[in-house]
Amino acid sequence: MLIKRRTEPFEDCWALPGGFVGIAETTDAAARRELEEETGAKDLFLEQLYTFSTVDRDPRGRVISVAYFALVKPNSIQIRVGDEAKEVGWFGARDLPELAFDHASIVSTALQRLVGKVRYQPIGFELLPQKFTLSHLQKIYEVILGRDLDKRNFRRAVLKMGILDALDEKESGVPHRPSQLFRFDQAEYERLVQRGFSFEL
Amino acid sequence: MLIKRRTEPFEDCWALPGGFVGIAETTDAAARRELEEETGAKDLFLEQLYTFSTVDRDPRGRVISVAYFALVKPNSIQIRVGDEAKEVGWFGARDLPELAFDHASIVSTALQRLVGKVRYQPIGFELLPQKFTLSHLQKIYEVILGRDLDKRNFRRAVLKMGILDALDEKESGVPHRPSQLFRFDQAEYERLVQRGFSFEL
DNA sequence: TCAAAAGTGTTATGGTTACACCCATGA
DNA sequence: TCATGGGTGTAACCATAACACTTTTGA
Repeated sequence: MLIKRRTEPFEDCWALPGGFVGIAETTDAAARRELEEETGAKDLFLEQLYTFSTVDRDPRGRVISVAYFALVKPNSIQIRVGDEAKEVGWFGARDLPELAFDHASIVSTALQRLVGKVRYQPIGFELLPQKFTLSHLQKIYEVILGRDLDKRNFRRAVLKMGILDALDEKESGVPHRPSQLFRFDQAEYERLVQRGFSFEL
Repeated sequence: MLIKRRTEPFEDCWALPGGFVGIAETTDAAARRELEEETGAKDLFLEQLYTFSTVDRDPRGRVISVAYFALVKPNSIQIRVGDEAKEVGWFGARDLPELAFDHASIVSTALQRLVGKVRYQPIGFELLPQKFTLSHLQKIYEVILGRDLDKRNFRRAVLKMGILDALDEKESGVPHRPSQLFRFDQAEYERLVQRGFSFEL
């Protein structure tokens, strides 16, 4: 999700939402605040990505940025265009317009992190609604990893972990056999991790 | 490796080496510079760890720290006590004295990162001299992972990857059968990664 | 000759991969 | 009735884990 900048430098250029850290707030809090101010998005999964400190990355002077990435469940947020932005829009991470500052390199770092992480941490669920089908989940993995996965093997592998609850509910309104819905069981996942379980796909 | 602080706050307390970023240097450069100034250690493997921004973490005022961790090959550095420190010393990461600021939590983040990383990236070699035995390498893994590994299985696994060169050279001066020496083949590792190989132990 | 670590193969088990057909729904 | 994706089992292969003895050196 990018914003089109309303102010110089890089006016009218697409950029990541962001801004300055307050004297009495953590960078986590600042990231949340800026994201909400500029796009309306709130209550997201947010993780610190990396700190970018190239000396000339901002033409206004020396700026060091602590970058965060957010994962968004579809339909879970209400987007609104904040004061700083002319526009807010979604773009494919592998198909971006030209970005302000060094934001292209921030996005590419984020993508790498996501790819590196998705197989070892249950973050795929942060990109799905609470109730989802195994096909949706598989699709998330296929998009992030950039390759197709075998349906039967994928299902066997995720179900074996025992961190998904099958709900008494199916999809409806689809023009094909309706799919079983599942929920990610966070509490059970944490219990298993305590006992040495490690997520792996 | 810790330094004993010469100045307030936390005078005489053990702390991580560190200091302020120059207006025209990256945080990477600042980390290297401070490390060398305070301890003499240079030319190390250095990786950005995390940025710590709790509001009251420094009694002097608002300070945000971009933490780095270094991996040191034994005998590869010459330690010297810089102007800022009263003393420089090595400590077991799981057996530390009380630390200044929030440095204990920085160390614990670094340990977690190291444990999480060592199985998927060939960083164990950064903790060994250029020439090493497979037993040394195995010991590194056992210490970091906190459990014993099977000698035969470990050897088979690392040799199968094809990123170690057996040298025409053996240990000497040991009171037991001398061991074959190996070298990590960085170039070959990178070649393999290009072709989709992924390190895993 | 002793103590210490080096070095080496095999087997059983379990996990991974590849693969094809019938089912339930809405249009 | 058709198109669409949902759902399921097996067999071959490969990787992992467990395990014990001989070798070489310095003291």
